[in-house]
Amino acid sequence: MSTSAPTAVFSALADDTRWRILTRLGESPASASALARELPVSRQAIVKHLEVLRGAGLVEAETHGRELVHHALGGRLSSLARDLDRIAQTWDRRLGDLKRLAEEGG
Amino acid sequence: MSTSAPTAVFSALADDTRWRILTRLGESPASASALARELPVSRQAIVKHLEVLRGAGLVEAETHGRELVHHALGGRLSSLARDLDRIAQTWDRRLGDLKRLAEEGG
DNA sequence: ACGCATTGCAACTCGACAGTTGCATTCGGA
DNA sequence: TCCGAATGCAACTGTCGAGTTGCAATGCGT
Repeated sequence: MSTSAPTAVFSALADDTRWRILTRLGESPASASALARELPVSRQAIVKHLEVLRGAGLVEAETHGRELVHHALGGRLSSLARDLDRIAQTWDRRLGDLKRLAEEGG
Repeated sequence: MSTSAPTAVFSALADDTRWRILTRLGESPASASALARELPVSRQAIVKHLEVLRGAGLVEAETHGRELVHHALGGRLSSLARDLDRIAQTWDRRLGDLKRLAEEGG
C-alpha cells in the first residue's frame, strides 16, 4: 500500500519551463526542435526537460520520420491526483478528530 | 479559467525531507523542535521547511504555550488533486482523438 | 547525391536552496 | 527567581540543476 514518496514526480512538475512544455504537449504532440521554436529557451534545455518528463512517466516519445515526437500522458498525473486526494482527506479527518477531542473531552 | 501554473505548490512538495515533515504533520501536529528530535536534520532546517510549507498553504501554525505547533492542511492538496485530474483527462481525451483521426481518416 | 534540418553528446557557468553552526532571546515551570 | 527548553536571526558551505554554446552525426526530401 502506501503512498511512498511521490517527490520524484513533484520535482519533475516543479519547474515552470517544464510545466509549460508539459501542458504544451497536452495540447498536441511536438518535437524538441518545434518546442524550442515556440518557447524562449534553447533546444538543448528542452531536450533535458523532456528527458526528465519521460523519466517521470509524464511524457512518451515516438519516432516519426526523422523527428522524435513527444506527447503528454495523463495516467501518472491522475494516479497522483487520486493519491493526493486520499492523503488530504486523511489529514483533515485526523485534524477534525483532534479538534473535537479538544472541545469535548478536555 | 485556466489552471495557472501550480509549480509553486509542486516545488514545496518536491523535497524529500519536506515531504517527510508534511506527512508527519498529517499524523499529528508538532513543533519544530519536536520534529527535529524525530528527523535526522537540524531544527533550523526544519524551520525553513515549515516556512516553505506554510507559504504554500500546506501547513498552518498555532501558538500553544511557548510552543509553535504546526499541522497539515488538506485543502490545498485536494484542490490540486482536482486540477490534476481534470488536466490528465483532457490530455488523454485529446490524445485519443488524434489516434482515432490517424487510424480512420488518413 | 547533396543540403538543410534534426537529433545527440559534452563541457561549462551560475544561481538557488538544503543543511549546518553559533548566538541571542524569550518564556514556562519548579 | 532561576534554569532549561523553545523560538528567532544570521552567516556560511556545498551541491544540484537549469540554461547556454559548440560541434559531430544522422537522415529526409528534392
